[in-house]
Amino acid sequence: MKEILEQAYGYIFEEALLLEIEKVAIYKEFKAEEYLIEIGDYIKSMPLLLHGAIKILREDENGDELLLYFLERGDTCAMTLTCCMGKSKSKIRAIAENDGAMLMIPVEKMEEWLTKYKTWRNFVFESYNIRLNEMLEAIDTLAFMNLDERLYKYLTDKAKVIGNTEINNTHQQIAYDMHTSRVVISRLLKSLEIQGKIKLHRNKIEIVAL
Amino acid sequence: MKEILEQAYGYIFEEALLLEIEKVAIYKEFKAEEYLIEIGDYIKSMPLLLHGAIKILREDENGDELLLYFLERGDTCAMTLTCCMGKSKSKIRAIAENDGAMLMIPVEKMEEWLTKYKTWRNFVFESYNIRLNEMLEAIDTLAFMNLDERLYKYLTDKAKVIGNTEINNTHQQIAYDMHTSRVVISRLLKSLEIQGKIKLHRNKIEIVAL
DNA sequence: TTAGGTATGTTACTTTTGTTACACAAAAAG
DNA sequence: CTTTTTGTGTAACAAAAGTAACATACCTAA
Repeated sequence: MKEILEQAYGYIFEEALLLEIEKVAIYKEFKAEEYLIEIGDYIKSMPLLLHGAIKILREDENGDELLLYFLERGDTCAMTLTCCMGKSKSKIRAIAENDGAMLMIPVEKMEEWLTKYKTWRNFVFESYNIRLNEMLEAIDTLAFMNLDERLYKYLTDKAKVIGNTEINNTHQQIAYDMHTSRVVISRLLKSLEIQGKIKLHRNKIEIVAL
Repeated sequence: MKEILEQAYGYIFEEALLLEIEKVAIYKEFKAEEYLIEIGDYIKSMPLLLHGAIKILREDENGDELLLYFLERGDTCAMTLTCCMGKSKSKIRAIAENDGAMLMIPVEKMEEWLTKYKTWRNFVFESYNIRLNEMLEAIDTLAFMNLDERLYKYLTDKAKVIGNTEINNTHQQIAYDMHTSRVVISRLLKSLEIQGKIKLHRNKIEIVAL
């Protein structure tokens, strides 16, 4: 664990903090598709992502979903920060995009380190900033882009996160993430294929040029 | 100034912190419609809103606007926090919704107080939380609601913020805030009037029941 | 009082997105 | 090797939102 921690966070945290993390953190592995946080959960520990990717979803009263953004190595979830500090329930759902691992930090430590370590404080604020910017990007996408553009962005973003230009998804799964219907996604994917931007296969979409 | 500060923030900050704020803060009044922050601005001080309301807007590359949320008394702008800490440019525009006043805190103090005062730390995190939740709400609105519902929400939100069920706005101004066209807004307003939810006048919209 | 600017109302039409229904092909299960 | 399930393609239609054009009403300033 020491090595992985060093590898993912060594360049941001000072030695003393790394040692403390090592002492109290719980190492947790997860599998693709695993539900990590459900809406309404109380969160008692804060995750530091070591490897793998996690997708963060929002849901409305009718159970309709919308993908907000992805978390990657070195990320933590600002919603978790929010919930830890404010002791409120999670307003989002987190699902593993692929296999991965993370460290769980108890809430008390999180608060304690804020005064004790400048690098931790910076990390926490930096995380908030990144998350706010991701949210702004999500808003831009919704407000200013058409569905076909949003779809292409979805595909390329996903390709970046999983590090592969081949995306193993059904049209239905994409429709859920984007909060639209399967027919619409099929239609737009077909038109992207005609434009030469992607190639369609069963259960697989290939991005021609990233 | 001491009284206004006491009135707006007395119940959250401890005495010592209030004294420090009083010492370093610059009192600034603003008029309705005044541009307080422009996209691309570097922000060197953090505002604490005393009274009045401020609207926060997002803009895309084409200059199209979208209202994100309103700030009220006791609020601060998380974007400012982001920019102060990260020393990056503002990604949003802030315009005074009506006359008001705020205190400007130098960035250095903001950081210093984080370790010194627990109430300040709580306030800063609480601000982040509120802002993240406002952003989530904005996303919900965009993703899950139709334009007519969004419009009605816009009107009622605005009425709450300005504390008046009469909204002095042209259809064109609303169209800018909601990133759509004047014709569409006129159409939907007319249908809200027929439903008996609002009454239309020149330069003024009256909300029948809040 | 009139001319010009501004705000609103309305029609007709287009584009985008959502919905229903069904055909067909690939994969999985028996 | 059949049957069933799952994933994709497509047509036809409906609803929502965007656009262009113009009429009319109100307000203000000459």
